[in-house]
Amino acid sequence: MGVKERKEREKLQRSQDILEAARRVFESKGFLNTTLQDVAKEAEISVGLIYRYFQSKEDMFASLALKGAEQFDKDLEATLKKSLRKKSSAQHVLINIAKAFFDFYSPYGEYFDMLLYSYKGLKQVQIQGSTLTRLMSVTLGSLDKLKTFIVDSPEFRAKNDDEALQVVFLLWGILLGCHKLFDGSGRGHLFAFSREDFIDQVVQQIMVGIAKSEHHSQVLEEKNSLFDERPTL
Amino acid sequence: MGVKERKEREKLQRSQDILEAARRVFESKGFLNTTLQDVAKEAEISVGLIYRYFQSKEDMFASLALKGAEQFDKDLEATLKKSLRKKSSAQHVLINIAKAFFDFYSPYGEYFDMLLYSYKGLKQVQIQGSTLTRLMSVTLGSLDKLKTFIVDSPEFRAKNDDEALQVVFLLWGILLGCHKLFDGSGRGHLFAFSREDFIDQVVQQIMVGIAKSEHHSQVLEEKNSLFDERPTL
DNA sequence: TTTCTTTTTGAACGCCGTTCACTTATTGAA
DNA sequence: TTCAATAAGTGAACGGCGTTCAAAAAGAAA
Repeated sequence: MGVKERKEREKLQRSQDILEAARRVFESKGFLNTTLQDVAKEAEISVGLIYRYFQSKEDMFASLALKGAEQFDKDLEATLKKSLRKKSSAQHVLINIAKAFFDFYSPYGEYFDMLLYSYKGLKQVQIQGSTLTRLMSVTLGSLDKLKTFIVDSPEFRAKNDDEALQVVFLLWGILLGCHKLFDGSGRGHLFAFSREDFIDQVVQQIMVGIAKSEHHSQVLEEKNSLFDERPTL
Repeated sequence: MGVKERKEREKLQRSQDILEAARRVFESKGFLNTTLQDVAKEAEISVGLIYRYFQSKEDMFASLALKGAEQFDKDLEATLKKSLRKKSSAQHVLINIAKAFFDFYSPYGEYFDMLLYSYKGLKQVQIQGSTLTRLMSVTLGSLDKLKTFIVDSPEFRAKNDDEALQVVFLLWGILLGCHKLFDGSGRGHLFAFSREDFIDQVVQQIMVGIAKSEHHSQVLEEKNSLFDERPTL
């Protein structure tokens, strides 16, 4: 029964091909400006066939968002592991996480924004339930990793899980907002500072806010160019 | 020539009526789910007439966003004036500003998000240029007021205009992200904390981040329920 | 080859933002 | 009051797009 398995593999491959084609078009034209004709042409198939693999246009970007979230989660885990080995300062780690977040959010942010919308009923989203469930669980997993990091790092004021979770939400919100502000306004052209400087500043200020006071001076002394090189994808 | 003036007033009134109708429908169904038929029915006019007053569906929400921004700017100014009279602590003021921001962003956030999108070319927006220009200038005005507040308050570390502006962007981004996180995930149902607690916590942590160290202990001592009552609109 | 199943197609459908030919109302002058 | 001229208002028609579907093509099993 090798035929059935081969067909299944092919089906998965085709699904991935369509998704990649969609990603390319979405990225160049934006989600709302992209027609399924565009996607079909890019994927070299007919429009109708798309619907054998995805329930709707929105289902496609939900799948993309899931892929993005999984990638970020992997990045996050790698960053945290590395920092544990190298005993980096919490500030150093946060900066690298922020950078990973920006990297991740730039291509996939649109999908996440639209998913946030979907909760508020912006569009009756017809997305495969499992996709949303998995997306949620991956995201919660990332948040949990961050929480553990906060709890385990001696620099932070947060004393317990609850307080750490609050800090995580704070961090997440900050990253979300700062990225939106930075990227939304024409990739920082509104600002005088570069992306790296901006991240650096943000993290430094936040660190003072959430670190124990005995670490404040240390935080304020650490300067720019703390970035680890991260593998380009 | 009283006729011309009356007509102009009527025209403006009709334009406002349509806008209010649109706002009601947008708020209950979301922007993308709202059809112009819906708006027309709510405003008790025909679809075609809408186009005598607005260039497009998107032009309508740009106008709404402008109204929202102007309201926030007024609120901000009132809050700052009041705090000057009462010599409130910077933390106290920031909390009230954050609350005003949340109040403002809840109904109008969708429009702002979509406008941010428009910069990234999500949709070829056809909006009256003047609306966008005014929106931008009102927003920059608010940011400038915040900057002045930062510079004038002795509690902050920021020494000059440039540093203060950076803090303002930080604050703005934080408010943006935290609101999106809080409101986007079902109005905070994801969190254990209430909106007020969340704002309070966020501001407190941020304050530590941007205040001079000699004010840290004071910041950490100030507790919840710092909110001024604000007039309900 | 033949039959059955799966994959693939693209024309057709319905919805919606937008336009336009047309009707109705309003105005100022005769 | 009547009459052109202009403005306000209507809703059917248009074009584009997401989605569906009947039918064709391809592939598997016999």
